[in-house]
Amino acid sequence: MNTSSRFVVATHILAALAIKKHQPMKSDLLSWSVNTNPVVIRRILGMLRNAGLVITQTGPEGGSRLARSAERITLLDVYQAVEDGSLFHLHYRSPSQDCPVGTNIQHCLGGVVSEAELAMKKVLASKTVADVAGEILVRSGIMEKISSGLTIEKLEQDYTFRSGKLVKRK
Amino acid sequence: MNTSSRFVVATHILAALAIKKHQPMKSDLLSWSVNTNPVVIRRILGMLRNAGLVITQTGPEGGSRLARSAERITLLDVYQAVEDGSLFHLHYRSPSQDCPVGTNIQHCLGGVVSEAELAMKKVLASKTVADVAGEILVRSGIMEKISSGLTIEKLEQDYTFRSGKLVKRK
DNA sequence: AAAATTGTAACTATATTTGTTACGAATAAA
DNA sequence: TTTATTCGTAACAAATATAGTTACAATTTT
Repeated sequence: MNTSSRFVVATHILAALAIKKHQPMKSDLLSWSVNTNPVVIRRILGMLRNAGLVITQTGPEGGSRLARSAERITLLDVYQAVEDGSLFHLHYRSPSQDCPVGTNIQHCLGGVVSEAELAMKKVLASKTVADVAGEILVRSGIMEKISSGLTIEKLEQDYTFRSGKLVKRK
Repeated sequence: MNTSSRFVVATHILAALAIKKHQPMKSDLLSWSVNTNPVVIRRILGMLRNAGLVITQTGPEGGSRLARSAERITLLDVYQAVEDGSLFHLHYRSPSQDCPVGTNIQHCLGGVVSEAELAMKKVLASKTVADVAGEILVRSGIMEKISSGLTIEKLEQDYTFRSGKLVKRK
């Protein structure tokens, strides 16, 4: 039992878009970062787009960017955009309706099972893409390169990521 | 993303064993209640046996019974007996180590992801097989058939389940 | 010794996920 | 307007997991 890797990849994508801010990212560059095929990225971007989390443009200078600020995208939003159905499967075939256990087991388990799923989702809802992006910036040492008081916004005025490297803007 | 149906089926089995108490149940009867093949049941019973939750005997008058009281088997015990690995998959292939996002994303997500899984497990740990079996008995109306004050233990002195029906003992 | 029951291997069918190629559609820039 | 770039999506292959089924040896009671 486990999720697909889509949740982690989708968060990876959104964190990258958050760091890039308004510069659209191409599926090619994202696929390089995630280490997979661009079509896999575009598929997941499609789900994120359906959920209203990203905006995409085709053509040269095209790519995807966040549809709203990273502070207002929780990991639960991401989860629900790319994972469907409930966490727990019930019986494949309906259990016997002639047996007292078979008749009642699904109803009796329904409560705990949805409570468990809800508890999981609450944790995901407590963290945003901005939190993740921030941690990534800190961990990658970028924050240490700038003097205290300088915000990411200001950092972005002078620096940009190109092919995964932090480079000074021309 | 979802669990296998094993968790629900395993709980179904254990609730049935809890209601039967010391009378071993055959995989044939359980498979009738669950509405599947006996081998599917025996496979799951094998996992529950490995986890020390049930005891099985071959031969005539054989079958499976709980290894300890239903009050001391939580749904988390059941979950861990039949589901393996973590709830969330990480990337299939390691993300790029040349990209700041790829380098840090897994570590940054590790915290929330295990916190989310833990929250889910805590809910499962809060309910026992005895709770589920009790709810089944109440919902199936068996409790209403006996006068107040009579315990399940006493009920079992006079009644037994045969082929899913509550019948008076001879 | 006979009968009943389990344990497990082996196989099939089905579904899901990921990766890949291919190509039409959309769009920006020359 | 043409060209080059980028996306969207269909189509398919490969890998994996799950559930169902048959078959049969091993175990155990009578």
